[in-house]
Amino acid sequence: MEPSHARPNLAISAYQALKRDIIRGHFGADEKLVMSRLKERYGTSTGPLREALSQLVADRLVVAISQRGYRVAPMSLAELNDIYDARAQLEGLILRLAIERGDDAWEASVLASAHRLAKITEVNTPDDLLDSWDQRHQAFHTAIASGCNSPHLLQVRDGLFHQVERYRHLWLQETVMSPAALDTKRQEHAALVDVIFERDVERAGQLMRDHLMTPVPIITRVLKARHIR
Amino acid sequence: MEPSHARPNLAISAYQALKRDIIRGHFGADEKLVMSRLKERYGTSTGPLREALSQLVADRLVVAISQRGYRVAPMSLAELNDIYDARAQLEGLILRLAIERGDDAWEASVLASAHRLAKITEVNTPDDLLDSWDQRHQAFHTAIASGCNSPHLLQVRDGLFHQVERYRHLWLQETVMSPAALDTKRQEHAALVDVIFERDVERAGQLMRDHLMTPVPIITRVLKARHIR
DNA sequence: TTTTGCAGAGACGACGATATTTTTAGCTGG
DNA sequence: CCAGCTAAAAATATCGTCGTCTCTGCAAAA
Repeated sequence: MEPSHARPNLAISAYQALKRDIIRGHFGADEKLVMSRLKERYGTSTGPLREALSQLVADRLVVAISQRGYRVAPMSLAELNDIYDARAQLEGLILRLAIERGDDAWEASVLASAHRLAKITEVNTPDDLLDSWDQRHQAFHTAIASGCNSPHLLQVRDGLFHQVERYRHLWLQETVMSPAALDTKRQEHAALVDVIFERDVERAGQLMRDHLMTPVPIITRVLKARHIR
Repeated sequence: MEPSHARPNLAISAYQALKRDIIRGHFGADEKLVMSRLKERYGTSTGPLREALSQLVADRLVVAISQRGYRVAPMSLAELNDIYDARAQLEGLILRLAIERGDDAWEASVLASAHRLAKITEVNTPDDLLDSWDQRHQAFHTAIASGCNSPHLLQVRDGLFHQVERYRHLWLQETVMSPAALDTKRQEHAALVDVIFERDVERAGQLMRDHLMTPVPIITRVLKARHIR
């Protein structure tokens, strides 16, 4: 038995590539997505591309205008603020449920991922450091959230995360992982783990919400520099 | 200026029609969605249909298996419970924010929609009664939720609502709107409005969560009768 | 039980039809 | 006579259908 259908069709790979390119800014906000350009970039024809774009519309990364094709969804300070606020509130809710519902295995996985995040040492370039830090950072937060034990809440959390990635990418590009900055973050995470293990729902929620909102001022600066309001 | 580009292309209308048919149960859970059947049912060719199906995959109402086409997403008691729980928790969060953030206009719209819901009189058939009650009921809850002032939280709320509609449809079919049942509901809603206007976050959240969970036992019974576990 | 062949379904690209955008020519008012 | 506006026409892009190739699933035979 094949473990998993390892062959993605062209629509799926085009979807992933396009999503990546939009998040990484290769296609800017509001940019028109012309079929002929996409065809040559991704080496497929219109059929699979339209499928990929349809899914991105559902993800709210692309908007479709009937008979006029597709554009990258706009970005704005208003959306930045709302999406980070929504995420912070939702993550607070999920954290509360996780503290109420999480079992021993959950505590173990939180501890383990916190440890992996704190002990980042073997790196070559600053870029590698940022990449692996970000990956472990996400894993850490996902481990915490998993305790809520609700696939649908986690699915919703994922959806908002994908929507925020475009803004988050700007933040990652601005961020320099100096030893000092890294240590500040480490302390934030340690404090979070502490209150979680104390099962202090109120303080944990407040810490989590504040923690999630920290990138907003930096991203605001970047957007303003790009004359996006 | 054209009033509004009111012409949906075939992919969009196929999406709406298919979604409706899945929610209403014309295509049952796990049923294979064969292209040739869909073509004749909706009078379009494979292109637009694949676009519609792609969006439904993003909505989680359909699952795609590479090289093997599409199926209606499965239904299960586990999903029923999780999705209703997730919705109840989320609605509780949104209600808390609405109470904290809602202004006078919000209070007014809650009051107005509660009134419209309570005063359902002019109806012809029982079906009409159920339809218009359900419509006003949704409007009532949406009015409450709108106070949170966060487009993204409302969008997430909408997404979960669309996912639950298949289960909710089963509930609506079972429900008989007797005067007694109607009055029970009316009292629930009146109590909700009361605690909202008292700005009692804790009690309001509890009432709202309980209110949202009421259909679960009925739907559980229906699913078990259909041998869905 | 494993293998092989066949029928049917899905994935993809190309073409023709339809809609939109841009260009250009003509017209009107100042 | 020129600037600005309107309308027609050309160019460009999207939308939808169809044909072809490939893959899957089933059944029959070894």
